[in-house]
Amino acid sequence: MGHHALTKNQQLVLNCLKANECALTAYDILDMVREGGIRAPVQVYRALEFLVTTRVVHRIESMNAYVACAHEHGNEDTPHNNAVAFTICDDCGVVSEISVPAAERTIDELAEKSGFIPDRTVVELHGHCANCSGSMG
Amino acid sequence: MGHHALTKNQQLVLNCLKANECALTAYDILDMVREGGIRAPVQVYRALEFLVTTRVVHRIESMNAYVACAHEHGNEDTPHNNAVAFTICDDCGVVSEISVPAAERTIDELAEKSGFIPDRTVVELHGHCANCSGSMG
DNA sequence: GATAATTTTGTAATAATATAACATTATGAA
DNA sequence: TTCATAATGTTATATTATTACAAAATTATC
Repeated sequence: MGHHALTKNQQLVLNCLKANECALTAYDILDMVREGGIRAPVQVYRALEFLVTTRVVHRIESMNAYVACAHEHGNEDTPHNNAVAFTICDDCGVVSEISVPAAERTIDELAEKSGFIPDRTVVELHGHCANCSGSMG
Repeated sequence: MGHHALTKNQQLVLNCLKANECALTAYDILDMVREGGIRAPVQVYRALEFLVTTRVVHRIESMNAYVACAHEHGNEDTPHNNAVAFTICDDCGVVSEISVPAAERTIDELAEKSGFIPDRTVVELHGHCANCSGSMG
């Protein structure tokens, strides 16, 4: 195969995240994958490190937690570009990925004016989702 | 006085942060304020909670650490508005505050299109500062 | 294919970050 | 003063993350 398939542990962790709309902490995940054979935190953290590096999973910095990437990552890896933000509902916990390329470029350019070279940009919005705020029907 | 002055512990923690360009963790701070009489983590966390709530200090979510606000907070509290981003040099650790109101408004508006009501927006850029990247003289 | 070298996975322990529960002291109200 | 409230201090513990090393699997070399 062209690139590496996921190991059993990586697949277990990824499946667990895919099954949830909320961000899960490493220990949340651990609880859910014990029956799959994972026994220790470090096994979860190792899987997460790989999945985050390959952009199949995102870390939510403001929660110390993780979500599966909303994009398709089939046999061929097509990692989306960097300009991603997250909305986090502080009522129900649902995390959604939104794409904000223009705004992120604006921010990066502003930082670059002072000579800063951005590498990784974290954008996370806490608030209330449509369901919880009642702004829907 | 018009509003509350800081307590001794709050002042100790704030002074400690003001003396540093880098973000400090609660335990970094604890080490530095022991001689001032603070003995336990919870005392630092309580001071930080107050200082963050009153916007005199910012929490850097991607570092689990804290920096003093770059703006003046004299006798009269003049908390700046929300649209703040941070550049974080992963080489030297220096954290700088930059103002990105337009971009943040753009992001918030994009989120609002899906019915999300933003409350608090985290924007943190990791990378290399002018000094460390050699982009200065 | 056997064997050594390398990498991956597992186990145990512990470090780093954060909060809970409750005792004590200080402050303000009656 | 006396009681009520709030702030501070102490101890213990919960939560998040990593280190160190052992065992097993994989790969390279002979």
